[in-house]
Amino acid sequence: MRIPGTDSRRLLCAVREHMTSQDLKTQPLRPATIEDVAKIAGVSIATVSRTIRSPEKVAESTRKKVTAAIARTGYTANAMAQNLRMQRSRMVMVLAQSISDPNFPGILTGLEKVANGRGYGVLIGNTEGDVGLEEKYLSFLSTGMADGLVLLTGHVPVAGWPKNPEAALPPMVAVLRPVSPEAIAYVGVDDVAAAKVATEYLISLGHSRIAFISGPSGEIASDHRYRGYCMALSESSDQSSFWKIQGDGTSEGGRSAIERLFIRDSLPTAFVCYNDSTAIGVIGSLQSRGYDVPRDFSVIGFDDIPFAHNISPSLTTIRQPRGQIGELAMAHLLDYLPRRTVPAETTLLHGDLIVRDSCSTPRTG
Amino acid sequence: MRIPGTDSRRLLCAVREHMTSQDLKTQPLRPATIEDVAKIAGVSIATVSRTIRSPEKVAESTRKKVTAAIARTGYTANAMAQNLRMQRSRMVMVLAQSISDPNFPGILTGLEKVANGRGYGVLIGNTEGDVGLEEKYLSFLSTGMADGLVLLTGHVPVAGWPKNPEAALPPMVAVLRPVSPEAIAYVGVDDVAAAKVATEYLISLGHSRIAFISGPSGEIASDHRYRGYCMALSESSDQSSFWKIQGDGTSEGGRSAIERLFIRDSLPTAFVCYNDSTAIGVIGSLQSRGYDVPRDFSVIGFDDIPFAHNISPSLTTIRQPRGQIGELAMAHLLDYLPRRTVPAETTLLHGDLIVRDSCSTPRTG
DNA sequence: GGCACCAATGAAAAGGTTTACATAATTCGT
DNA sequence: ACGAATTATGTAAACCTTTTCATTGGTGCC
Repeated sequence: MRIPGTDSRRLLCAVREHMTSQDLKTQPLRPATIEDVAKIAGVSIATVSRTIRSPEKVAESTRKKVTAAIARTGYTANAMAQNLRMQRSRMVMVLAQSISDPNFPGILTGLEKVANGRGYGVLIGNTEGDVGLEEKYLSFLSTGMADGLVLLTGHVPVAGWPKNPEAALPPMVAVLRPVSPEAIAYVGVDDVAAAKVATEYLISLGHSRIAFISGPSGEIASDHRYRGYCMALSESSDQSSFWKIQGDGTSEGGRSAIERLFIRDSLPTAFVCYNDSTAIGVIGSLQSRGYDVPRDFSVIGFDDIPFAHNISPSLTTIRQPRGQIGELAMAHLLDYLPRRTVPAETTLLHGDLIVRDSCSTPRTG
Repeated sequence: MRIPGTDSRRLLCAVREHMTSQDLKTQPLRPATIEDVAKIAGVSIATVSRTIRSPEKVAESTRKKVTAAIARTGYTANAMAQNLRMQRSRMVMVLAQSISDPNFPGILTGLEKVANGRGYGVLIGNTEGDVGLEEKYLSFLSTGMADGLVLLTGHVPVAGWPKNPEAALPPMVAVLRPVSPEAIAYVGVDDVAAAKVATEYLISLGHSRIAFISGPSGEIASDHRYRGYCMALSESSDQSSFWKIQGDGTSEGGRSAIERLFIRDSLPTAFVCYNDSTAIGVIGSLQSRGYDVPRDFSVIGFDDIPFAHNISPSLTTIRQPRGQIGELAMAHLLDYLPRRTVPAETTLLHGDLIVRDSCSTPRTG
């Protein structure tokens, strides 16, 4: 096939430079460059670039020639070259403590959705709490492979922060777990208010001896939820006292919390759990001791993880609007990315109480 | 601070070109380039590059000067420039049908682990079955933003394939769901053998009327598991017939499969389910009909998702070695990435039978 | 002492874009 | 019909590396 008015290169959906029969086999067809397009369209590479990025600046006639040439070569701009030139990567790094966290998929879906909608890619980094890994992932930022950072780790991974001037921080937003110094943006559920609602629900059912089973110590979200629990209790007419049992955020932690509890003689009638995993462990432990939930004990969780409605009894819990959290966080980050710094706004979302079957009036109510 | 023997720039952890007091505030400190390092070390940029990439080629004395300069500037090579020059991105795209698939975190962890170990990043793409999104994500490949592809979608996302010459395919490997034409590499569990083991286990407990609840039609893994089920049944002495009930891979699908089944008069005594989610739905439905699992019916799942041991009865199932699958797949892909094409090997891993509490001898055994 | 060789370094090209600036061509007003 | 203003296009620099090739200076050998 000879194309009049151009050199005699053969074009399929990519361009081969020197057409020997050997090349046909070995050369893995070099992708077309802007120069190939320009040559075929009979214009300069600047015009090709303009045709793509600001078509209004190029004459109708040339525009047609160029688009035709692009179609024929199957040209797609080399992202590396673009990124180098434009000093950005259109890529956001998500640093997660654990990919297996049941909250993760929902959040990621939200993050991804808006990132993708704005032409950004999402790079994930699973740290498992390993600081070395964290630093490794951060190199994606310092090398320019990523423009911004979404933190699901609950702490700022920059060594030596907050000693250093905050100007050195990359654009980032925290999600799911609040970060201790509130100097960086955060999007999450209103833990205090939601835990309060959960506890009030138990009170409204007639419970007065309500225990809180915490998450791992140091987990800020756990403290917030405990605070909500305390507030609800304080505001109730019954003069009931706070009752905090240490858990660790896993179902095992919930189990062992119950084991330890049953050494004592006085028992609560209801449990507010730091999260659903804990609640599931609590329920399992109670059941294996021969108790019925919710007849003997009421249990309420937090998160509404996908399996909360699959256990029996199905779990009453607080729903985290995971998708929305992810979307808002990414939107916030992306909005401010061009400015290279994002304002430290805290956005708290409402967590709905999802009533299922794990709570009822207390037995000896 | 004045540094003798160099120009009088001030260096913190990045370099500022023109030091006016205004710049100090507005300029967001441009990261140091190789040129900055070279100037300070008093060598050419080539030498700096060599010091980093092939230290043995540069003299001890200069090496020390350069490393000192690097330390002082906090220089990190710009990944974009490197990638442009070296024609690769050190980035792998993972195309998933659904991030919320309970198998996803485990696989991703495996993928990530070896990718990260080899200096690669993992870019995730959540398609939700949307072909438009798929194509969008594929642009990461065609623009050179990613070097390779991991498919969790069960089909090749290249439009028009397999009509086109396979040379046009990017380097990729399928995982979790096999891809129909076996022309691309696949790493996964041996569905047939594992389902056979599961079924044989039920047979060994004394069951003879065993039903298979399938996944969505078209799901190759479901067909494979059904085949394993058939094989076990055929080989058993009892002349029992195959019994396939359509599910869709979700717990809802499992539920509705049971609903439909109970219209009939003859019932199986055990169920082999396409996956754990289905099994959980099946168990839930049986329980809400007042039956006891495993006393009245035995149910066996497939996958061993994290919650399989949290439901009651805890689920007997086949474990997918998710981490290992991810690791092997990524290793295979990365091994062949330089060659720009990966051999279409199929690697099948053994799936262990995890015996828990959802199966027992049949009631009227 | 001259020659070949080797080690260490530098100069410059290449990788593929975007875009400021310069230039050429067109239109318009007078 | 001529300069000004406008529009369309091209030239070349810049983005930051890596790497080939050439150059330099030094060493060992005859």
